[in-house]
Amino acid sequence: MQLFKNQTLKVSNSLTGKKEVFKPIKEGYIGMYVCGPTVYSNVHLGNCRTFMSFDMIFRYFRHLGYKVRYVRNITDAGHLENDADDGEDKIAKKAKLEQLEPMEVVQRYTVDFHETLQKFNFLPPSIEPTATGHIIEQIEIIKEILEKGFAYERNGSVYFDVVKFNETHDYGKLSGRKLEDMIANTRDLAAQDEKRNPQDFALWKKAEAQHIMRWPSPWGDGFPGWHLECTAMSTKYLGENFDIHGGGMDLKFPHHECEIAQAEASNGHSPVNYWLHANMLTLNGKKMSKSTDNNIYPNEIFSGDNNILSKAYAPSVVRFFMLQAHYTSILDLSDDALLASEKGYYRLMDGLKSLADVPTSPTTDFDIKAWQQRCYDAMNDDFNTPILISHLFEAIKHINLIKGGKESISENDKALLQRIFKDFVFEVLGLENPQQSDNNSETLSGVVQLLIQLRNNARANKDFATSDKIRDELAAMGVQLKDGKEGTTFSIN
RNA sequence: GGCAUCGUGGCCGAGUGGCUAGGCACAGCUCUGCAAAAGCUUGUACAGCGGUUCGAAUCCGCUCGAUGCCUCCA
Repeated sequence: MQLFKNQTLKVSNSLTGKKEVFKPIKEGYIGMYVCGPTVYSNVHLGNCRTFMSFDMIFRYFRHLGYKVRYVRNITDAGHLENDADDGEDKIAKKAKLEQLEPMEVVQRYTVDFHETLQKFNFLPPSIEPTATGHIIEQIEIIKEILEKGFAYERNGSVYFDVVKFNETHDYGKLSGRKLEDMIANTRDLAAQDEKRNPQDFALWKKAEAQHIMRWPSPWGDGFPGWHLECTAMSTKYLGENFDIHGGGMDLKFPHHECEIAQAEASNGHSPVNYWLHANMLTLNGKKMSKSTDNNIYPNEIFSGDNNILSKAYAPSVVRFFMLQAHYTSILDLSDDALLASEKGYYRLMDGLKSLADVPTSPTTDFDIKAWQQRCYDAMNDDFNTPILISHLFEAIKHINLIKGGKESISENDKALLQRIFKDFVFEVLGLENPQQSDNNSETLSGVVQLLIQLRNNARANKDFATSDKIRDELAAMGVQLKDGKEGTTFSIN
């Protein structure tokens, strides 16, 4: 099904600052690269929001019938800690701290990353390359940039010459900065550097004797610079020019700006047609960040073991919460917001569940085709999941009216509605049906049905003490009974 | 200091010139043995000031406030 032929999708392109009609380089195919995590600690919730945004985008492209090659890297070589640390990288630093081999650190946190993403029901990317697996490619790119004259070597390190590059190219076009402004506003710390200009960035860094992670190169033993791995891996798997590059807003400058510069300097091509940036998740109004301790880990939310939230929340609830905001907006995490999302999420799931048992009629009081197109329109407008969700709730309302006998739906339309719901709720939004994940659901369901029968018998005999006992004790166990026109149903929270 | 983004009703959060976003909470009603669930109805909004316009939450200017980037971070 090549749905994309009938749908016009618009995306917010950071490169132009505009919402543009999306047109892939090759019809029917999409190449997408997203900057992945640095695996030197557990993945925090802010990271998850970015990857969730692109998981949703990946899912929608697939739903539209595109063949997508989605590349998301693992940064296992570490970036430079900061200038003051003089070349010690994050992975190596953590390794010393914990008395582990660097690759042991990498392994531990890569596993954590995958486990967490699986709980959130993320689809795996098509390729998940590692920085350390692409040292040769990175060295090749450095050679090309040196040949073109946009880099220089100093004492075993290689730096990108931003000023020279800017003479013939536009350094700052993605982030809206001008090199002159950057130079004028540079806080000149200690002018200790080997760099010609403070704006220059490292392509290759010489490894000091104590540095553990090191590779041989034409410039001596060292390790690759901060921005090079993404250029190497995106070029290798998606080509010199590809459709979409995504990442968190905080990577726009300098990381993505430098990627553009590296690609243009080495092969002359602007690497990416559409730059997509997901916005930050904040906690207490501030950006979540590992370095400032203003963060919460996914497992702390799932277990309720934290000082911020009043209770535990399921991964699906957190996913639903995040998708209720647009991916380009800042979203603030709070207990009130999660509680509201949790209720809404169960309302959506309950409504969806009751659709299966709804009675049918010869006619339908609700234009399902028009509603379906409104759902597509929402997604086509820069993946507007909050609007899509509002449409889903509109349909839930109709379902509840049908259930209550106030509206009707035909057999065919019911099947159609079920299919569309399945498409958007499970396939596109990637939500999970809480009932399906329960292994003992059949047994449990039978037991509850039996209790419902006993309660109804008691009610018929006006033995309300017994009926209320059954209802209240079940409620205390998290099983809620709902008396409707068609009999009593239940849901488990 | 520079660049950028944002400020929507009790809370979260869509919406870029005129038409009900949605969820949660609150109130009333219907239903119910009573509740819950569901449905119906209602309310309080667009930070402030000024401008453009027949008309602005939406465009422009200023003020105030918040956030992000400018140094590793999604």
